[in-house]
Amino acid sequence: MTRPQSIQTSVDPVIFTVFDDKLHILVVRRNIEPYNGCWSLPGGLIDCKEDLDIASAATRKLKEKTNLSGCYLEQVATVGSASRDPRGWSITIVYFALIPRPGEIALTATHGASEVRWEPLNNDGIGIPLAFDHEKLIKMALERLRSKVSYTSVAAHLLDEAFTLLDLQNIHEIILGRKVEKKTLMRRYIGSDLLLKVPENRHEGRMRPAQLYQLKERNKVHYFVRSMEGPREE
Amino acid sequence: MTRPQSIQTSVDPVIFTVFDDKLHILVVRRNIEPYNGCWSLPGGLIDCKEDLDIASAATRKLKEKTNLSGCYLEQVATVGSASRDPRGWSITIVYFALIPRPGEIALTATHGASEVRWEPLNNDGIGIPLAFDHEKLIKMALERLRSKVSYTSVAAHLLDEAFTLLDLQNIHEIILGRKVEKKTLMRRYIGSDLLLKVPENRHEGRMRPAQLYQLKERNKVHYFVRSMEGPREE
DNA sequence: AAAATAGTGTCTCTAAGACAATATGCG
DNA sequence: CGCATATTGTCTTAGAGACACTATTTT
Repeated sequence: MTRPQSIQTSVDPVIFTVFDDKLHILVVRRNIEPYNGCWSLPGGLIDCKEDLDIASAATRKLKEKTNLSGCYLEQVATVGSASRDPRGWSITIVYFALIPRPGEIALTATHGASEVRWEPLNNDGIGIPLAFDHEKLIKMALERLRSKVSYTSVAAHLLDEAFTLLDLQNIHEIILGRKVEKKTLMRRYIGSDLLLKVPENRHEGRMRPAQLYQLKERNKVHYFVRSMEGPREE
Repeated sequence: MTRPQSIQTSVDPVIFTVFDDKLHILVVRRNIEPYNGCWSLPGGLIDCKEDLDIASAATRKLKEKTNLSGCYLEQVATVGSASRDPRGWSITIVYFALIPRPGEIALTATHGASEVRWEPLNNDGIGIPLAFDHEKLIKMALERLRSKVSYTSVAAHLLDEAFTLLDLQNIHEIILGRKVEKKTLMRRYIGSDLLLKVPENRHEGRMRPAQLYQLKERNKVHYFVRSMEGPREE
C-alpha cells in the first residue's frame, strides 16, 4: 500500500515517413541491456526533471534523433504489464509522429542507441525482429495511422508544406496499400476548403504542371464524415 | 539518468451508466489527502503485485466499487505531468466503462473513499467540482463515448442483455443529446446482422409490444462506415 | 500539333435524414 | 374495433467509387 511503486515509465514514438514509395519508421539499435544489439523504437524513460508532461517527453525523444519539432504527434495507446520488460513492471505510452522530407533530416545517434535508421514497413508491420513488444506497438500505431488516414486529412502532414493532389494521392495509396481515386481526394480536400493555392508551380518533365497547394491550417486535422471504403466488391 | 524515477501511476475508470433519462458516472468521495473530502473518479494506483497489466488494474478498480466484471472497457488516453498532482510527477491511464442495469448494483465504499454515488452529467460534463484534473478526464471520456456511439454499436453495452429498438434509440439520444432516427438504427443494427430476436416480449401498457433483441456477439463492437450526422441544416 | 499529365463531368451506389404509411397486439 | 406504438416504405440527399472526357502546358 504505502510501499513505493517501481514502475518504469517510458514513451515510444513511432516516427513515420514516406520515401521510395514506401512507408518507413525510425528505429535505433540498442547498445545497453536488455536486448543489447537489438533494433527498437527510439523511446526512453520519462525524465521527471526534464519533461513537464508526457507529450513533451515524446517531443524530446523526437528531437533527440531527428532534431525536428512541430511535426504532427498523436498519442496512440498505453501498454504496460509486469512481463513486457524483463526488469519488471513497466509502462510505455506510444505516440505516432509524421515527418515530411526525410531526405533533409540528419539522424543522430544518442546514448543507449548506437545507430539510427529508417526501416521500411510492409503490409503487416516491420520486417525485422525488435526488442521488447515493439513489434506490437508498431502494429498498433500503423493500424491507427491507416484508420485515421481513411477518415481525416492527417496524411497531408507527411508531405512538404506545398504539395500537389497527386502527391496526396500517392501518400494515401502508400499508407492504405491500395488505389485511391484522385476524384475522392479532390472532393474531400477542396470541398472541405482545406487547401490554399500556392502561386508557383513545379516544372518537371514535359507535361502540364499540377497546381501546388498548402494546408490552410497546418495544425488542424479535418474529420470527414465517411471513411474511404476502397474498391467495390464485385 | 540512473536515479530512480518517482512517477505515481494510476488508472482512472470513467464508469458510465444511464438511468432517469440521463447519463451518469460513478464518483467517490476522497477521505485522504490531497483533496480530502472532494469527489473524484474511482481510480487508484497500479499495484505491481496485484495487477498483471493496465487493463487488469482498471478491471480491479471497477470490481472494487461495483462488483461487476466483464463489462465493456476501453482505454481512452493517458495524461501525465509534473503538475497535475501536488505530490509530484504522476500519470493516469483513463478508461471508460459501460454499465447496464445500474439499479441492480450495490455500490461499495473502499479505503480512501468514504462514499460512492452516481452523478448525472450535463452536456458539458460534470456539474460538481472534482479533485485533480478529473473534470478534464471526464470530458475526454465523454467525448470519446459520444464519438464512438455515433459510428459504432457500442451504445448497446449500456443496455440490458435483451432490449428493444426503442431502448437503443433512447440511449443514443441521451448520449448524443439530440434526436436520432429510429430508422437509422434499424438499418444499422439489423442491416449489419448484429441482433438476434429474443422470443419473449415485454408487455407494458396496452400497445403493441416491441420486439426484443440481443447482440449476437456480446463482446464485439461493430464499426459502421459512416458517422451519424444528425439533423440536416436548413 | 502531339505528348502526357491535370482536372472535370457525370453515372452509379450506399447509407443517412425525413417522414408517411402500414402492421400489430391489447383492451 | 380503435388506440397507441412498432415496423416498413420510400423519397431525398450527401458523398464515395468508377471511369470517361476535357484542359493545359511544354516541346
